[in-house]
Amino acid sequence: MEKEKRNIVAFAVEHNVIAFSGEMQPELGKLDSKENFYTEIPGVPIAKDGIRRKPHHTLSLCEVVKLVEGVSRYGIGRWSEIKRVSFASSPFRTSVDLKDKWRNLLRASFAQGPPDQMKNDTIRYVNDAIKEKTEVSIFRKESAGEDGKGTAY
DNA sequence: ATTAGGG
DNA sequence: CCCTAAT
Repeated sequence: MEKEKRNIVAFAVEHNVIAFSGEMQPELGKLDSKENFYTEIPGVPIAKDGIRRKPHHTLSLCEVVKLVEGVSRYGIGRWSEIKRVSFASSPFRTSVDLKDKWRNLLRASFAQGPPDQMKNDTIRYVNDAIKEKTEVSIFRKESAGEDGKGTAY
């Protein structure tokens, strides 16, 4: 499949670029030598090689829902597919972002302690989704047993 | 080109 | 988020 570009939807003015992600606010920034979009917002970390990192954007509950539903339909690990069908209009959300988010959701669901409300809602939603779908398609693609159910997460 | 997992 | 070994 074609490699994902984080700045596909962008409008360049001189050296400045306004990037649109579809579901997020437009961002003003520039492109580095590799044409990677970056902002100049103070506080945004800069990697060792001097290249700024993509600005962090927490997934909205709405996006988390899409992710969970995507996983329940295509299975864990099928991030490229989930990105293509559920995040087609979100240039900044890469398949790797989805993979990382899923990992964080799992960690959060296993963690204890009283997180903030937003976090609780997300965790609850994910746990319910997993509990509801785990018998059907939440399993590792490689570890599927003869029963076809595989190892549930 | 993708995925999985550590950084 | 990034980096990258292994597919």
